[in-house]
This record gives sequence, structure tokens and C-alpha cells, in this order.
Amino acid sequence: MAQNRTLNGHGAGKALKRAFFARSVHEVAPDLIGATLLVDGVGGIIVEVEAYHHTEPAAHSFRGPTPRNAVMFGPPGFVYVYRSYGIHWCVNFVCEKPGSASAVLIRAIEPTHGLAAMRRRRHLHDARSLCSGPGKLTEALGITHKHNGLPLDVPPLALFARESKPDIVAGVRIGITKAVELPWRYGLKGSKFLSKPF
DNA sequence: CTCTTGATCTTCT
DNA sequence: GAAGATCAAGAGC
Repeated sequence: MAQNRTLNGHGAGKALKRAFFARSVHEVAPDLIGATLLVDGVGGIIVEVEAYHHTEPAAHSFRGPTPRNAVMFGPPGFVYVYRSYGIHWCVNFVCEKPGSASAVLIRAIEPTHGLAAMRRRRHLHDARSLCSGPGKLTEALGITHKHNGLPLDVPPLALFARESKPDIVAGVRIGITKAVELPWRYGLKGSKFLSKPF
């Protein structure tokens, strides 16, 4: 409702607490489309995500715990940040329950808050290119290994619910070579801020 | 527009 | 030694 806009000052719904993630990753992933993610006040609307689960070989948790993926095996509502291809950072939200090792990879965001900071970090001006990919959005929001294991409902992280259910599209996940047939990628229909079209 | 390649960390073989 | 939940730049069409 409009009152929430003035209450939280972010133009989005109420703050999401970590309990939001204590259910199936396949329910959480589409429910995150339209939510607003902020890191120190910088971020925007989540428009693309992918679900991963330890029972499926594309997941980092498939072969059991390692120093890198330890957070995935912990409680829901925390962030798992990993190094991708030696150069980028990617951010996931842990779901379900301890040991279930499921998470949602955040793949694209529509920038709405702190555009100047994002442009400075990305050395780019075009809003459509600031957060249109998992490695791009972490750079724009300033997410690094220092954020690995932090709870999503405590500063510097903040998440706000969408105010109405958007049209969501699903498809196969991007950039993987195992379990390629699973349609576990979700996006905001018609968004111009996706990493790739559906 | 598409295709190729370099960057170089973590895990697995 | 090789592959991987990526990105940007350069070549070619």
C-alpha cells in the first residue's frame, strides 16, 4: 500500500525477514521477482533469478560441503557469495533449511537506488547494462567475499517485498553444462534489464 | 549482429 | 591440468 512507501522510504513493500526463505527454493525463486534488494542503500528490483538444489549436478552443493559453499549448507535467509571464473563475484540467497543446500542465484536487477554509485563502480552510464548479469550486479552493488554469510535482513543488506504479483516467465538456466534441461530460471516478463531474453 | 578469446580463483580429476 | 552458475573487447559479417 502507499503507506509503506512513506514508512520505509524505498518505494517498495515491507521489509522481508529471513523467514521468507524457509521454504522450497522453487517457491522462493519466483517470489523474489519484483522484490527490491539494497546493499548500503544501493540496488533495485530483482528481475531475473535461478534456483539451485543439492540434488542436482549444476549446484555447487551437489558434491557436499567445501570451504567455498559452506554457507549453502547453513540456515536460510543468508547470502552465499562465490568467485566466478576467477574474476567476478556472484550472490545467492540460501533457502529451505540447514543441510538442504539450496539457493537462488540473483542474475539481474533493474537499478532504482544509487544509480550514481553503480555507474561509478561499473564505469558505465547505460542503466540497462549496470546490473544485467550476475557478475555485473555484484560489482554495481559492491558485493564481495566480505558479504558471504551475512543475513539478508540486517544492514548493510535489505530486501523489500513487491506490492503486487508481476507476470513471471520461466526457462532453462544459463551458462551451465549439467542439468541443462531444468526450467529453473525465472524472470520479470518484458523487462529490459535481463541478462538475456527468455 | 555473431563468434572468439583472455582474464585467472576454486574445485575436481 | 582442466573446467566452471562470467564479462568485455575485438574481429568478422
